[in-house]
Amino acid sequence: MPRTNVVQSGRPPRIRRSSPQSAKAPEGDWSADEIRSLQTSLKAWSKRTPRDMPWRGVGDPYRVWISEIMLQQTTVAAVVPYYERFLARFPDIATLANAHEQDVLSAWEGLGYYSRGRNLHRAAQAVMSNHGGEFPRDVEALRGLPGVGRYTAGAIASFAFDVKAPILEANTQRVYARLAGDEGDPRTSDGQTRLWNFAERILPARGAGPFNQALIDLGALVCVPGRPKCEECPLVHLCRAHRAGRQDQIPPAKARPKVTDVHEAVMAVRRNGTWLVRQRQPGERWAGMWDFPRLPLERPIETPGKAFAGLQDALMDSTGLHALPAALLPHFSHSVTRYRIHLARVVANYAAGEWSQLAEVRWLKLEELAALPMPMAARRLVRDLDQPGWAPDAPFELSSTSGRRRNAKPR
DNA sequence: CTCCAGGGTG
DNA sequence: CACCCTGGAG
Repeated sequence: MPRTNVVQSGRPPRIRRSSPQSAKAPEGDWSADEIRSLQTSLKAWSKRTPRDMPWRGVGDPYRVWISEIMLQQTTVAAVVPYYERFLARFPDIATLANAHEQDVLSAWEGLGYYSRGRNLHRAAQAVMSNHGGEFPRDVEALRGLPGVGRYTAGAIASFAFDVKAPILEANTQRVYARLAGDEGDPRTSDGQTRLWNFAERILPARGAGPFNQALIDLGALVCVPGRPKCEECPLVHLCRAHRAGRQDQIPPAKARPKVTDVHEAVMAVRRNGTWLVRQRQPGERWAGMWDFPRLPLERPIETPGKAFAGLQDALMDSTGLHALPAALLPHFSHSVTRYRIHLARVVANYAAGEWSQLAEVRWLKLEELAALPMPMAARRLVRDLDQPGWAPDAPFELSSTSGRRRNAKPR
């Protein structure tokens, strides 16, 4: 029987003491009956709402692990084709551990957040050397692997081994916050603590794997961001947010991070049908991957004539290479975390000189570039260089992407 | 074009 | 707490 519940007037609980079991936790007012009801209702729902994914229900920790790493910060639709190709190429953990990092990065090309790929490779080697080639079953040992945090460890443990381990990721975070009626910001460390505790409390003794997957599905299909579909929800009768009519406000939307514009020139330097590429160094963005030389730019290129002279000098200064800018490809922009990178894409003809750090530099034909892992912006440039739509001897023809800034054509 | 989604690390 | 990436939708 619920005792007089203190109505919390829309404010998150202020005082969180060290003890996570504090009776004032937002999940504290869930009775054992309600938790059982949650478990059975969710189970029934997941039975009639099956969601197929290639890595579901295989019980193979290697596959679960690969899929979970790929799914970090990446949507299911984007992952599926990568997952299939990756498994074909690295069918088991030993194969992956013995592969070259370059090949792992190639398989990862286009997925983004490439440290995931590098960590995947290192973790495979750790499983081979520290765990006899067998995935550890407990959360703590799993967390010791590079790239495996608390969520991924819980996912592997529960999905592959049915260990009673909670999970907290974007979907379940939303579901927990609404079920618990937690008005706080789930992204703060206090918020995370509360939601992890909630996740732990509602876990069934057996079947944690299917239970966790059902929660993810519920978040993805029903308890969606913005306006959740409470009419379809098997857990409405328990949902604190719904009870208070607060489901549209919980969890609070996150503030948009401000983006910084960055202007760069990518130089496609040509020499006898080959192109200059360099391997990005450890600590750089896209470490280990191959890219065309880039030069910082104060502002977007307005007049190619003037800019070309400056680029020629800058290239000389930073690489010792003498090359003559000859053409502009359509401008290209992409975002990297909080940066929006605007790329002027310059084709230049090699004239003289050698790049100082030879080890990390190669002159390659376009076909040969296919084999190297590259960031998407560089891959796009390779593709565009391959379309002979641009004219190396007609410098100012293709300077603008949208036609908005079509230069007066000298002709 | 802008907006959005999405865990782990040093 | 700053940093890491891309693709799809609108």
